[in-house]
Amino acid sequence: MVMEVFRNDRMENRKITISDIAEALQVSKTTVSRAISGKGRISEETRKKILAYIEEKDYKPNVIAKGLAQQKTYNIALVIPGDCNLVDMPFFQNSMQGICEEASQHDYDVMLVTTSGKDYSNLERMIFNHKVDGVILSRSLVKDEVAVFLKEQQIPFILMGTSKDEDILQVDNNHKEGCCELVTKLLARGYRKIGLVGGSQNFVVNRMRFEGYKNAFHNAKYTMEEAFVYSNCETMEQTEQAVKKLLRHEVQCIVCMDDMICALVMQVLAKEQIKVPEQMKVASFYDSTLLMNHEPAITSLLFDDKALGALTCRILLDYMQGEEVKGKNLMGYEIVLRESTDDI
Amino acid sequence: MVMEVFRNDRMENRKITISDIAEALQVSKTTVSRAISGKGRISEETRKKILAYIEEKDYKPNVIAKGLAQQKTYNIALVIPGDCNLVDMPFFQNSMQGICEEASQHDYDVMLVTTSGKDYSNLERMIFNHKVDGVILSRSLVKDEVAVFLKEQQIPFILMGTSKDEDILQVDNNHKEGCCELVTKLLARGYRKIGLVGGSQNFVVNRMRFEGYKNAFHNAKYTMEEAFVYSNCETMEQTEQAVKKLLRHEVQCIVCMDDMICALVMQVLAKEQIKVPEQMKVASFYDSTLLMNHEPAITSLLFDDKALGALTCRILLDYMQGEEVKGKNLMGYEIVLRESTDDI
DNA sequence: CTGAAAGCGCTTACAG
DNA sequence: CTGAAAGCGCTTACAG
Repeated sequence: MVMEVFRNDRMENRKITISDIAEALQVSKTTVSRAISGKGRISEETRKKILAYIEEKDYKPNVIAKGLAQQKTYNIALVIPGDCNLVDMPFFQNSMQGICEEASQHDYDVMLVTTSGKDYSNLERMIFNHKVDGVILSRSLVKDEVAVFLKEQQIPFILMGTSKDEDILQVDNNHKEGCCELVTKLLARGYRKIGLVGGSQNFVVNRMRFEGYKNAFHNAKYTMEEAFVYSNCETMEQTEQAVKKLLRHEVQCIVCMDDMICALVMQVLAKEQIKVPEQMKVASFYDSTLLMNHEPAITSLLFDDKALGALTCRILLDYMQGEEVKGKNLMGYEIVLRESTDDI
Repeated sequence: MVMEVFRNDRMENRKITISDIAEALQVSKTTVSRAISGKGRISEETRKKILAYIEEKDYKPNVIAKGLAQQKTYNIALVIPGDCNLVDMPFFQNSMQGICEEASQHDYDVMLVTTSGKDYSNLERMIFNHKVDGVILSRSLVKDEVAVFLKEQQIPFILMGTSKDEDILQVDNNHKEGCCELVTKLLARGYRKIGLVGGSQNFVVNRMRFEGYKNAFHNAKYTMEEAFVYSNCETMEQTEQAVKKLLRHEVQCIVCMDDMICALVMQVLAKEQIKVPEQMKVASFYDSTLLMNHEPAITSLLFDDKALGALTCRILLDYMQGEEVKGKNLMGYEIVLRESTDDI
């Protein structure tokens, strides 16, 4: 048996350059450059001639060289935590696409950086190597150290998420308001005993969600029952405990901070033989593919993560250009009522 | 209320260059360059002097400029389908990390490209713009068009996945063998009626898994029952139909092609009041976080996706250097027996 | 409106 | 062992 082996014999597929064009057309490189960039005076005639030639030869400028001359890289870094969990993944996937597409449209490219734990050495390397003009930090990466480092380096950066640090440019889904409105709707339906099951308050996003929950009660002038709130459910056991306690409290509805938790809650309810929505209403604060095929369908909040990514990218780019941008930006949401909260 | 506004006043935080070093040390740029790269003759003394100065001033070479001079970019592209589904996400996340870390170690960086559907224009742009030296295609992106394009462009690329095209450099988890071994183990326990529930055969990875299943029967000299194989389950309904039919056939065990499907299968079984493992054994061909918290724990195949990413990256890099590399590379796996296949 | 020249920050024959 | 010079592919004052 022959072992198939590959070797790369790079046959100098030489690319055409600005000099080639200049020579072919008997003009200077300067002129060619001007025709391409549109900057500086140039006669309509020569401009057309050059552009036509470029079109014909399918010439593409070398962005790297352009960048070097302009002291830019036309790259931004996207920092993603290597240790994020499953719930976050649809979020990352969708926002990533938004970021890439937006960047592309502005002739920028996205460099991927993963961090592991507190170690952001790969980001350091990338910045020290002068490979990016700006950085997008993604949520749950609100570790101050990275932000501090970035400030020190004086490199423009933005957080796709929420931070208390007002110095940090940020854009996020409006979790607080969304959660508030969802709970308000549930209260309006007459449910007063609404349990909340969520993950660690160490994540800013969870804190926002909790705030929304609280505000709903506050706005409606109902008192929120502390005993109905469980915000440390990461494992199956913890969730099971929380749900059982809520059942003892005879809550009418359980609101889950995200889809992962919601899936766990649904498992517990199934085990306990509690029917949704007949005996218990359930809603989630985040709508992802995770619950897509669930039966019954789950009422939840829908965010447009792709648009979030695109906006984040655009704001960073604007900022890098020296434009004025708002420090704190929030994106809308949609409340999707489904079977799990139906009145029977 | 004041609207917080940001503006980027880039205060020329000028970086130190090779010329600065040369001037400070009264040597030529050439010499500095040699001290850094280690190429070319240079006296131990001057080398040390330069390196010490570099250390002291914390100088980092501009990789972009270096690349321009060497006709390289020190970047590789990672192509990720914008429309991949949930099952694939742990895979992407983990392999991404492996790729980034490996690249980093070789002073390369990873540019992120998303495709949407058949549209790979962002990849085109990146390549035309001369921004990468090589490309990693990720599985489910086996669309021939992209590979054809890449071949045309004569740019080195590798597929993290499996393709029938023998011209394509590829590395993948050994799904076929893993699945075969898992099923063989089940057969050895005496289960003869083993159902298979899986996704579309349009995905190469699913085809590999099916092959493994077939081989297990073949090796054991049992005949495989066509009626026990359902390979078009994407939705809840399809899965439900498949499971019900398998129940009618009185299979003893259900093997699922991936975790998403397995989760659906478990839901159906729960609904039908079938207890696992008492009344039915269940196993999955892919072990991801999706099933992490499931009760009972599910027997499955464990792959090291991070290592897969790292290997893929390394092979591509080797290939780009002109080294000989194997055309087809397979990674090992581990079979994790859990409660869901326990004998009672 | 156009071009020669210097420059971005590095590398690399070539000569000494 | 070391350096002057040309070059990577572009941009951009400056001069005309």
